[in-house]
Amino acid sequence: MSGSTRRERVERREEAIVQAAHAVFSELGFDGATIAGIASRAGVAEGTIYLYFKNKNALLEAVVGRFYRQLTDGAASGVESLRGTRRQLEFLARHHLVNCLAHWRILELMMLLYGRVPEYGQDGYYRFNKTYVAVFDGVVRAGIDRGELEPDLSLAIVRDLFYGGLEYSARTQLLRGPDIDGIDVDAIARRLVDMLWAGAQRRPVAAGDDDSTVVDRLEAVADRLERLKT
Amino acid sequence: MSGSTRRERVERREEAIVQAAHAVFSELGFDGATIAGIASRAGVAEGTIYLYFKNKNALLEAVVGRFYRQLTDGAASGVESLRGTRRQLEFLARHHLVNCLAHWRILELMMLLYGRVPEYGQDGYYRFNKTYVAVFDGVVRAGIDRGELEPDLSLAIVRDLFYGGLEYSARTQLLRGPDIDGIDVDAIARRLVDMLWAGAQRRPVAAGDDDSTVVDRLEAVADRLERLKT
Amino acid sequence: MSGSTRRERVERREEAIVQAAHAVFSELGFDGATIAGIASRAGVAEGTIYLYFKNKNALLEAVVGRFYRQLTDGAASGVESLRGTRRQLEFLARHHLVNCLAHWRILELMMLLYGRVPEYGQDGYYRFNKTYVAVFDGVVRAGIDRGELEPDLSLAIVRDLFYGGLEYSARTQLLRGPDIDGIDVDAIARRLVDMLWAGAQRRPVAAGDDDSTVVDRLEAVADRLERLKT
Amino acid sequence: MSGSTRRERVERREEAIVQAAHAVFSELGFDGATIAGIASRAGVAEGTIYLYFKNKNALLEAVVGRFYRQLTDGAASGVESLRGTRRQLEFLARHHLVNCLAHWRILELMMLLYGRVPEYGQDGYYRFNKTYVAVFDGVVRAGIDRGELEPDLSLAIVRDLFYGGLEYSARTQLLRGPDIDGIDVDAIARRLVDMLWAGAQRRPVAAGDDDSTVVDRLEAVADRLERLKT
DNA sequence: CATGAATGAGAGTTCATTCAT
DNA sequence: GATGAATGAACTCTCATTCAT
Repeated sequence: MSGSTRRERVERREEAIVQAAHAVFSELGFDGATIAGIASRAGVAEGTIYLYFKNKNALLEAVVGRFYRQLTDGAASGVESLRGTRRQLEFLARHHLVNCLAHWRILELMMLLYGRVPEYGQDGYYRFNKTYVAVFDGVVRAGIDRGELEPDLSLAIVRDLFYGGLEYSARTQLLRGPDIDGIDVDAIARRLVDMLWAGAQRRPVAAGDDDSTVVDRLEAVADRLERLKT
Repeated sequence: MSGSTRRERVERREEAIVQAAHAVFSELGFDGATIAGIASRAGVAEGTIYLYFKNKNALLEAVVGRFYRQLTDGAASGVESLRGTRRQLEFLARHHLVNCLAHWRILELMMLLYGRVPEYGQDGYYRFNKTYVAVFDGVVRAGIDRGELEPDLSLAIVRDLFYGGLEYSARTQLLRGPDIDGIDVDAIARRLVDMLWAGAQRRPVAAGDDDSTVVDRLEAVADRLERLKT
Repeated sequence: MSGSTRRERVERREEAIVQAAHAVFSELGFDGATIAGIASRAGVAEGTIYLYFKNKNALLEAVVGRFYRQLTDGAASGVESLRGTRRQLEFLARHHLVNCLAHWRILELMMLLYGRVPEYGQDGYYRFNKTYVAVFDGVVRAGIDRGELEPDLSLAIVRDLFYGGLEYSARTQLLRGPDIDGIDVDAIARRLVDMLWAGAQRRPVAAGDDDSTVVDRLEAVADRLERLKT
Repeated sequence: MSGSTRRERVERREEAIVQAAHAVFSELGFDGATIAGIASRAGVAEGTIYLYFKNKNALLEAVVGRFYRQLTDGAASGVESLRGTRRQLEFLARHHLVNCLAHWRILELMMLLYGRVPEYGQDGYYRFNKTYVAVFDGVVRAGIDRGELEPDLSLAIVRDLFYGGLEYSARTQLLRGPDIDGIDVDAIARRLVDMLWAGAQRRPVAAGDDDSTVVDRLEAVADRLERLKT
């Protein structure tokens, strides 16, 4: 039944190729990967790949695109199924961390795409990344609306800290060793969100809050005076 | 005079090669760079490079090592010249951000090293990164000691958020466009530290505690001012 | 009606393929042309071409054969409709020149055939070229018979000069630029025949001989005019 | 002694490569030739060829250029050593014919160059061909000056007939069979020049010369009348 | 009969590395 | 020490030809 029409066979083959490319790019990077390697992994001849993709760059584009789509879908559907800003953020953190650990090289390839496919660059990256990040943005905005988060929060900064923090953490783990399974993703995600939450949650406006600023200024004055002396 | 001994001539040549390699790797990436290109940029013959470095990978190792050393030196000396946890952190943020923007590709190469030089990996990365990050860790620990930061803060998490947030921000900027000069590094660094500070600072357990901290710090300033007089 | 029998449909398809091949070979040369390109131009699938022709070489053979047949037919029918050696030669010159300019690459392919299809070579070329050139030979022989041309003329040499001169002229024009339409084919053909005529015409052995030829020809014209009357 | 300096070794190697390329291009044509084949014939590695020539096209350019230079030199020095327009022309005819027979494919490649190397085309062909053909032009002009040849001769036409005739003759011979040695180059060259000479030599202006034109016109009238009838 | 997806050999080209000078 | 010419393995991509549908 399924898979017997020509159209379906073609689609399955294309998917097989992209999957193989994903795996090989992940292992060896873009330049390290070879079309021959991808082809043999996909179970097709070298030439066949060029029936589906114009060249190696186009294949990279397809791999990254597909990955981003899956990443975004996973994030969106997870968020939808959960209630509560905090729990949604923790899910997103886990989701991102898991994917970073499993597909680190693919995320790097996205950067490569920028320099390698001129007509890509801004457009391609932006399209994919914006839709992905929009899920996070939505959660944060909802948190602000519900009064859980500071209203004049800089979305850009929280986003940088959130995704950057997760990626840096993933990178450190990966560089430590290749046994991903031993990593306690849940704990990392929870603690990272904890700290971010502490910085981003709505603070009661108290009179004493401004003190630290005053002290900072005084310290700066002291610094300057010290330097004048020497 | 200077540079006339054989030893010095050799060292200058080696430095020229590493510098050239840094520049070319930065522009073209590791696989995009060619030994010929690096040699011509360094003003030496291709073969000469192999007198100083076993192969292309060793050259990469040297470039990354030198970069990390400079990065660490810059961070350490900057921190030393400043007082105040907050201001030290802001300096480190600026420093890291500036270097990310200027040498992004080199930071990527570090990851490459991991997969490309098997005997590198853990060892090399750890050695360099640990010393670099130690500067940050020192500042945070001092902050905790001074009671400015939450004592049971997870250093790993703050570090991930700090460096990860900066790098994610840098990446976004770089993907947006190649004109680095238009980026307001100061503002980004300050706001990022602001938010992190909010999440990491010592939280008032009781109303009175808050005041005592302020008083403590003010007294410290007074001390310093008094010392200036004498 | 026409074209509905199986036999006719097959023939039309074969003709379409050869026509497409002619066009593509003309534009891109033999090695530059692709079966895919020819197939799409002919409006058939790639595989279909192999139902009609054993391989690319056979297709080349067919194209050259068809071209030579058309060339020969055009020459023969043109000569038949004209009277007078000189005017026939001028027609042949124009005819050859026009076809050289329009189908230069195809003429080159004929040479290719020689090296590419071993069993072709002598046989194929000779068959086609002999029948084509036979038209010219006939005209020249008739001219000799009528006493207009030198009796012990070397047919081979005149032929070489005639066709060679035209082709060399065509090549020069083509190399000068691709705008064929601006070339004054008539003028070139006429002047080339003029010069050849000067070298090939019956040379007066004595003063009287010249006159008698003129008289002979005039009488022939008179005869024809008389016949028209009746 | 000779050949021991680096500079000389490089020059000998370049010459060896061009020679090998000439031979292989001659045998197999441009597309039929492979870099591997040329390299092995030249006794160098494939990569070495790319030290001397940017790519296959550049190699073709070098081969054609070198051939044309040799052709021109041979023509010029031969003409210089002979006296008498007729004998000079016969020499040029022999020279061209011999070279056509020995290097036919190379002459064809020149045409290829036109379509293949865009920045070549007119310029390259013209430069080479003009200098080559200038030798012939000089001989003819001298003949006119000496009163041996018709003063209002069209140089372009004589040239087309001369070179075209020789090339057509060569082509016919080559297509007949590959045993070049059996061809009586001298006889062909002499007879071809004979005929051209007859058409181009200065003719005594006689009253009867215009007769043939008159007859032509009468024949044309007869033609038209005949056609009206049918 | 017709299709067009699949094949895989083979091409041009690059470049890290070596080694005679 | 320094050079840079030489190497050749390896890569990407093309395309004539086949064959299951």
